[in-house]
Amino acid sequence: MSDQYSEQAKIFKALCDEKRLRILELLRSGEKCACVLVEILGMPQSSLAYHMKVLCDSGIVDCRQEGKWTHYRISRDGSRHAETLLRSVTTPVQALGSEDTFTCTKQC
Amino acid sequence: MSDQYSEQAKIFKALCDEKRLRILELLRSGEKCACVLVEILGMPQSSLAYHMKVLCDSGIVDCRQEGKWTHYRISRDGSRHAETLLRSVTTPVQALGSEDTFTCTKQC
DNA sequence: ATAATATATCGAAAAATATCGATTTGAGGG
DNA sequence: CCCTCAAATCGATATTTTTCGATATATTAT
Repeated sequence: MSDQYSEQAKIFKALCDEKRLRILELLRSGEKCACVLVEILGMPQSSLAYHMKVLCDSGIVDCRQEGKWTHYRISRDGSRHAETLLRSVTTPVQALGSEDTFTCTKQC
Repeated sequence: MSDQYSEQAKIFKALCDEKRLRILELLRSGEKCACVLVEILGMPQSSLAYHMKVLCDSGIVDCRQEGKWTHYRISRDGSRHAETLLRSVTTPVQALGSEDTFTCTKQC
């Protein structure tokens, strides 16, 4: 029940940090290796790893292991899922649940 | 420059909290008064006010004053803007900036 | 004016996230 | 097997966000 919301929140949390938005911008031009991201962003390796974990856990970014290197790229499916989710949480519905017929004790 | 990211982050931050996702779900069925939301959610008035401020500041929710009551509803424009933003931050581009031709000192 | 009511704001404390050096893990190379 | 290097994880700390009672503001009714 409330797990539904935390699952949804996880996806948007991935997008709500400035550093991660910067990382996504870099990934828009194509797959990047962690070491490249660290150099471009001038960020400690452990900090980058933290943000990449958040992005990957959300499904928006995919990672690919190649020997000792890890390559990251934007996931088409994950992005589409996020977009669909955003639309669904902001799209009006006609259907009425019990809460929609809720009558306030005040006059509003 | 980095203000661009914080502006974008603000919009996604509005969506990354479970309580706010619940509030949005309630607003999907139509405009609601603050007092109704407080009653349905069983949340202290000041807590609701905080979340409504975050939602309104992001542009995703609009508020309408009517006497002593405040009515909230999902903003069509704000939602569309958020959706467009999400798509833009996750859509690949061909164009190359200087960072895209970055050559790593390693062999990756 | 005074009182009552709805909501916004304040402020302090709690909870969640982010930061980053140190350590561990895991994949080659010699 | 040992060494090196890339990346993940740990752990302690810093920062940000959330919570919520108390107070302020604003509107309406008496």
